[in-house]
Amino acid sequence: MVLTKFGIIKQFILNKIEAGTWPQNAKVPSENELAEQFNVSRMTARRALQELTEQGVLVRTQGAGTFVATFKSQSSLLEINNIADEVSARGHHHRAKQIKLCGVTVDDEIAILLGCHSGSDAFYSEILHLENDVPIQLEQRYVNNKLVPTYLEQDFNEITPHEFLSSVAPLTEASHEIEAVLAPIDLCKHLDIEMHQPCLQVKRRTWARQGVVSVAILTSPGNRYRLGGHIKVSTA
Amino acid sequence: MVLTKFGIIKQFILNKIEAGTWPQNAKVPSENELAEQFNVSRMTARRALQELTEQGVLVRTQGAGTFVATFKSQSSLLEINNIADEVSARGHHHRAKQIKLCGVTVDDEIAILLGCHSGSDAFYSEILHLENDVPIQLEQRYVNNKLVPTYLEQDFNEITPHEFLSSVAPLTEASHEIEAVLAPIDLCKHLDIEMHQPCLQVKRRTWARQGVVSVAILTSPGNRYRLGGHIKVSTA
DNA sequence: GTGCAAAGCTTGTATATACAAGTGTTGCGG
DNA sequence: CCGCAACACTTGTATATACAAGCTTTGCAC
Repeated sequence: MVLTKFGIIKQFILNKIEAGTWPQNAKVPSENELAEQFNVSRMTARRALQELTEQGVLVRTQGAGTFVATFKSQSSLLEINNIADEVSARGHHHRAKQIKLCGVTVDDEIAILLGCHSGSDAFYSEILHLENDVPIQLEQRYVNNKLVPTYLEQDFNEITPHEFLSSVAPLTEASHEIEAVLAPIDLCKHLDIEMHQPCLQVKRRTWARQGVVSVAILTSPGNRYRLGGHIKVSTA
Repeated sequence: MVLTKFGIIKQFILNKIEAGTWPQNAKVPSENELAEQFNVSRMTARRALQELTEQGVLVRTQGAGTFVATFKSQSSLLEINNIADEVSARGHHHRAKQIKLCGVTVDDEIAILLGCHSGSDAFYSEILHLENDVPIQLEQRYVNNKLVPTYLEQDFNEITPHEFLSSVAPLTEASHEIEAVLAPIDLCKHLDIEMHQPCLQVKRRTWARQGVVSVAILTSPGNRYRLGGHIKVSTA
């Protein structure tokens, strides 16, 4: 048997979630229902649900049932730069100002990160995040135009790219590179910041199951913004 | 039943590992052996081994057996600042220079991080990491003197604090805070770095099962050192 | 209608069993 | 001694079953 039975059930569930048939918080068939549907024992159906729960895709409650997890619950890591939430958690007001939103031709560096060819097309957005109307982060984002064809139709004054992308394609993976840099000209320009101020620059790539969704370059003045994150290694 | 049977077996195994009875790569009793020893079915013993494997504590190979995992395999995250390995991976030579190793009285900030009272004692080490004899990171570390009483007896020119602490107590959790700062005087002092150079400063807390083990403040010039890490959110 | 108990669903734990598949060892034949 | 087949042992998958524990709905008594 090339594929395991519980693997087939897992894939079935993942497909439903990806396709949007089962949105966030939707109820997933019970162990018994899946068992009957796939003609397997309850323990096998259970295993599929169990493993997806461990992976953060589903949430289970004894007595109530199994549900599609909220994206957030998948990992504390992907919240790291969900600025809107972070600012709100501090009791402050978050606002995003869309500076640019257009198509671009990608250069070598971005092509490698996006997993496409240099010179091919992509979407680009530049958004300034403000906390109580004070700028705290410049977000420069390159987006895969094949996976997210409707990106240019959005208004990122209203919804953050992160929120929008999460709703379009469930992110499955992310990688981060963090550097300390001197305030780049873009950021100095957008708010009077002195040139010799240290900044955190995070390059984040996000994947959906279909491939690289976007590459974001997030730059924050070091003395105003702090990147935190509690990283659990073991859940024992 | 206040404790589950598989939970008891998990704890039994974790205790053996913590106590050092079963070192890295040691063979763990087979499912059948555990089942007999604890008077449970094989499936129950299996579950204990299974969950510890998912948590990265054990490694299993069909046909061969179950073994205590190497610390590294627990998480790609905790490697992030295992500088020695990172430098080696680049094919360069890593060297550590022990600058300080002493007992200290902790101030308010460190007390909170270490989970002890301000004014109580702790151990402190200051180590400069060099790549091909070029300094790349200053490591300032406060260590819980109750959990690691032998810290001051080590020679950190030979073994990194991270390696030593890993061997003493298996780390279970870590949190990181990352800031961009201007090169602090300590770092400027230890090698001729200009004062207005941006640096990455990572504050890392590490836990063992008994509590907070140490707090490390890692400072690296932004243009020389890059903190990378591939963070898997879902393993589907 | 309200309150509450019972029933019925759900997930959680545990067991016994069977066979598949991979590893290591043992021992036999050459 | 070497090569290889057979065997023992290990983990992996799958099933059927039983009962415990928690949530939701139903329905009865008041």
